[in-house]
Amino acid sequence: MDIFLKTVGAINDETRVKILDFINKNSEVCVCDIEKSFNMIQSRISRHLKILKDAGFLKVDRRGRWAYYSIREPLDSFRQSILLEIGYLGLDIVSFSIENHRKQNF
Amino acid sequence: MDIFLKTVGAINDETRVKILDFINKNSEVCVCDIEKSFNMIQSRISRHLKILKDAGFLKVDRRGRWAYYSIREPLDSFRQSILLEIGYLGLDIVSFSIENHRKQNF
DNA sequence: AAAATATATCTATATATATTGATACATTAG
DNA sequence: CTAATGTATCAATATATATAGATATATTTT
Repeated sequence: MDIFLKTVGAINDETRVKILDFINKNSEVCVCDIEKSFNMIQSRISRHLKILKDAGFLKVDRRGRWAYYSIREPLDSFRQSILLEIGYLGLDIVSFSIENHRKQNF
Repeated sequence: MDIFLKTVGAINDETRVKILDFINKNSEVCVCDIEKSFNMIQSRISRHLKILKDAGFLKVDRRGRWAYYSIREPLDSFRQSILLEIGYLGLDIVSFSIENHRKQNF
C-alpha cells in the first residue's frame, strides 16, 4: 500500500504531471532544461524530481555537474498506463532547445 | 488535467483505496455495509464515497432508504488498470455479511 | 585555490485535504 | 402523523503537502 500511495501521490500534482510528460517526450533532460522550459525556481523542480524518482518513475544519471533525468526502464505496466494516460492529456509541448553544454557531449 | 487529477486524487488515500477494493470484490454494497466492515463513522464513509463517485469509479443506485454503490460500468482502461493494481495489493478481505434488509430484496 | 555553475536540502509559511461531531434530508415503519 | 433509520452535508479542527528563499554540496573553470 505504501508504494502504491507513493506512486499515486507523485502524480497527484499538476506540476509533476507536466514535468513527467516533458521528460517522457524529451527522453533525457537536466534540471536546468526544466527550469528554463517551465519558468520555475530550481529548488521547486528539484523537489518534484525527487518525488517522481522516489515513486519509481525516473532515473538520474549524473554526468559532470549535470543531473540528467529520464524515464526509468523497465517500467511496470501500472506506471506505463499512467504515462499513457498523461500522454492523452495533450499537454502543450514546452519549448525546449538543447543547451550548448549538451551538444558538446555528443 | 482536472479530471486526471480528480481521478488520481481519489485514490491517493488509504481509506478510499480500501473502500474501492471492497466494493470491487463485493459487487454492490450499501454505506452501512462499509460502516460495519470498516468500523468507521458514517459521515467519513459518505464523504469518501462521494469523492470516489465524482472521480468516475463508482455509481450509486438508491433503492428504498439505502444507497447501493458499485463499480461504474463501463470503466475506461485507465481506471481499470488502477483497480487491477489495487487488486494486486492483496488487501485483507474485510468480513462482510449480507444484511437482512438486502435478503428481502432478492 | 577561488569563483562560477548545477543541483539538493532545509526552514518557514501557505494551501489543500481528512476527520469528527452536529445537523439536515429523505424514506419507511408504527 | 411521528419516530426511526440510512445517508448526505456542514463547520471546526487536525494533518499533509507545496512553495519560496536561504543555504549546502559537488563539480568545473580560471
